[in-house]
Amino acid sequence: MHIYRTHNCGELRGTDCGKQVKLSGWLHRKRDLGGVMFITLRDNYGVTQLMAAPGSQVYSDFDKIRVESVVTIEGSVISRGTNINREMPTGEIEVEVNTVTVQSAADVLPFQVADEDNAPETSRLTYRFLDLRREKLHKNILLRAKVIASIRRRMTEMGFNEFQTPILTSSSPEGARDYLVPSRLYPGKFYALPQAPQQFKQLLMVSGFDRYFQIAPCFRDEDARADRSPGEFYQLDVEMSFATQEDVFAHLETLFYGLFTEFSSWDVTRPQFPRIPYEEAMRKYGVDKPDLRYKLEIEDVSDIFAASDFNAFKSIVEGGGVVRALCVENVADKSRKFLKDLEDYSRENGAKGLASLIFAENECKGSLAKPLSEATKTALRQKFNAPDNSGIFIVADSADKASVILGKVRIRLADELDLREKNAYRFCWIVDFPMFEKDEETGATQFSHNPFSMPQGGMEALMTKDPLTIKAYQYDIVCNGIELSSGAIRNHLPEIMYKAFEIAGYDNTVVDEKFGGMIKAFKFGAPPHGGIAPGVDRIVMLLANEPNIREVIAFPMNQNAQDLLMQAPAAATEKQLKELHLKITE
RNA sequence: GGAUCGGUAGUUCAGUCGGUUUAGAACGCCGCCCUGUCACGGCGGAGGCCGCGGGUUCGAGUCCCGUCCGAUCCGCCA
Repeated sequence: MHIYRTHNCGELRGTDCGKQVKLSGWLHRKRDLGGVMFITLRDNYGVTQLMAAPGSQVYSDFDKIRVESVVTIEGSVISRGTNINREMPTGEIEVEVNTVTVQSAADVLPFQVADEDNAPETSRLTYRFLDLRREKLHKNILLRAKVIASIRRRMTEMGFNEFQTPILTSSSPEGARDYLVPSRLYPGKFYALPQAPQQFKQLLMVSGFDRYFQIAPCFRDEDARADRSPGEFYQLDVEMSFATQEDVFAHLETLFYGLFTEFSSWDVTRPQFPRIPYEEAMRKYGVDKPDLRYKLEIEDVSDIFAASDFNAFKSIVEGGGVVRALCVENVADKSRKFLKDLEDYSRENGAKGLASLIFAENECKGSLAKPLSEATKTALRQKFNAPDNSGIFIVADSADKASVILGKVRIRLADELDLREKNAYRFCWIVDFPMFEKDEETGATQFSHNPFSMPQGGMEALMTKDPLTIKAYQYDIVCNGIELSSGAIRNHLPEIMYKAFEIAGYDNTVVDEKFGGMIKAFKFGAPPHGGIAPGVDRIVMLLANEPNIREVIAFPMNQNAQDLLMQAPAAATEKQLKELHLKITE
C-alpha cells in the first residue's frame, strides 16, 4: 500500500464499500458527538467523511488534532446507510478509521479555512497559503490554470506558435514607469523589466514566424485598482503577419467565444462582435469601454434646445456647446434624494449641473418641469419615445464633456437601478481610435495611443491631412464594460514611422535612439503585421465573476505594491548594493 | 500626490444624543457533557491600551485636530 494514499478525498463512492483505504489530507472539520466523532478530510479533489468509533484509540487521537493539520488515515469504507449526504459527491460512504498519523500539525489559525467568512484582506494576504486552501479562491486559481491551458490549446490549433521573450531588457521609451534592475557588470546602467513584449513580438514577425502568442508577464510600476494588480500581470500577447484588422478580429472572436462558452454557462456575444467607432462610443456611451449589457444611450438634443426659449441651454448651443441627454425608465417614484445625489455626482465629475425631466403619470417633475415650454417637453419626450414614469437627464456643456459626464451618470444609474442584463458576456470592438491628440496643457500634437500603430491612409494621410483628424488602425476589445485589451495593425514602414514621430515633435534621431532595434529591422524587409494583447487576469476575473483581480491571482501584492507573505520589497545588504554600484540616499 | 469610507477580543460585527456599575454578541480558542453528525448540539472559561498621539469636557469607544494602516476612486496605466 502507498505510504500516503490509495485514493484521493473526492473519489470514494458506494461501490467502494468494504475496501481498506488510505487517505491523506487536511483535517477540515470535526464533529464530536461524545461517543462517536465525524471528521471531514479535504484535499485538492474533494472532501470525505471519516468516522472515529466510540471508545477507539483514534477517537482520542482525533480529539487532540487541530483542524487544518495534515493527516494520513487508514480504514475501511462503509456505507452511511440511511444517513447519506446527497450534497457531497462522496456522501454515500464514510471511512471508519483504524489508524491516524499526523504528518504536520497546525497552529491555531488566524482565520477559518472551512468557513468562507470575510477575513480581513491583510490577513488573507499575509497567510495566503491558508486563503488558497479555501474553496472559492482554490477554485478560482484552478479555473485560471484551466483557462490558460485552453488558451494555449486554442491558439496552437489556430496555427500560432508560443515564444518566450526576455525579462531583463531595456527601458521602453513611453508609457508606464519601468521597473529597473541595476547591472553589476556595467556601473550606473540598468536593465528594465518589459512593460509588454511589444518590440520582441514585432521582431519575431520580421523574423518570419508569422503567428506569435505568449502568456506574457508584463511589468509596470503604476498604482493599483480593483481590476489592476500593481507591478505585474499577464497578457495573452498575440501578433500576426500579413493580417488585416478583420483577420485579427476573426481569430480573437473565435478564441473568446470558444473560451467563454467553455468556462461559463452565461450567454456570450456571438461572432461577429459589434464594431463601434471610438467617436460613436464616446458620443453614445461617454466612455471608450461601453458596457453593452444595458442600452441607455446618450442622445444629442442640442437642436431641440436651440429651437426653444430656454435661454440657459440655448445660449450654450449658440456658443458652440451641446446639450445631451439620456432617458431611463421607472424613476418617477424615486426620492428627491436620488435626484440630488445624481446631480452631486455629476458635479463631482465636472458638470455644471444635471437637469432632469421626469414624466410621472399625471404630472411632469424634475428641475426642468417648470422652465421648459410644453412644446420643448413634448419634443424631448418624442426624441426618446419616453414612456410614463421615465426620466430624462440632461447635461449642457462642451461636446467633449457632456457625453463623458453623462457616461458616468449612465454607469451610476445602471448600478443603482440594476439595469444590467444578467448572466451575459457582451463583447464589442472599439475601432478607429485617433492617431494623434492635442495635449490639453501645451497644445502640442502627441500620439494618442501608441506610436506603433499604422495611420489609416498611410503616408498620404500624414502628408495631407490635419493630424488630429487621422485615425489609426487601433482597436480595443471590451467585455461588460471592462477593457480587455488594446491592439493595432502596426506601422512596419520606417518612412511612415519617421513622419508620424515628426508630427508628434520628434526628429529621426529620436526614433533611431528609442526604437533602434525595431527600426533597423524594418529596413531589412518587414511583413505588414498586427496584433493584440488581452489581459489574462481580467479574462479570468470575468469568468470567475470576481470584482477584484486579487481573487484570481495566487500571490498578489496589496494596493501599495507590497507582498505581505514574502515581505517584498525588502532592503538589500551592503554587499549587494556595493556589487551593484548603488548608494542609498537620505 | 488628492478624495471617500473604514479601524472596538484571534476573526466578523453591535455599541443609541457624550453619561448605568465589570465595553457586548457570534465564530474561533481552552475545559466539561453528549453514540449518527453534515456549519452537530449544550454548559462554563480565558481573551480588549476601543489603531496611535493630542485636544474639548465634570465625564470620550462615541465629539474635534493630527497621524498611521486598509479598501475604493481620481491622478497614473505606450
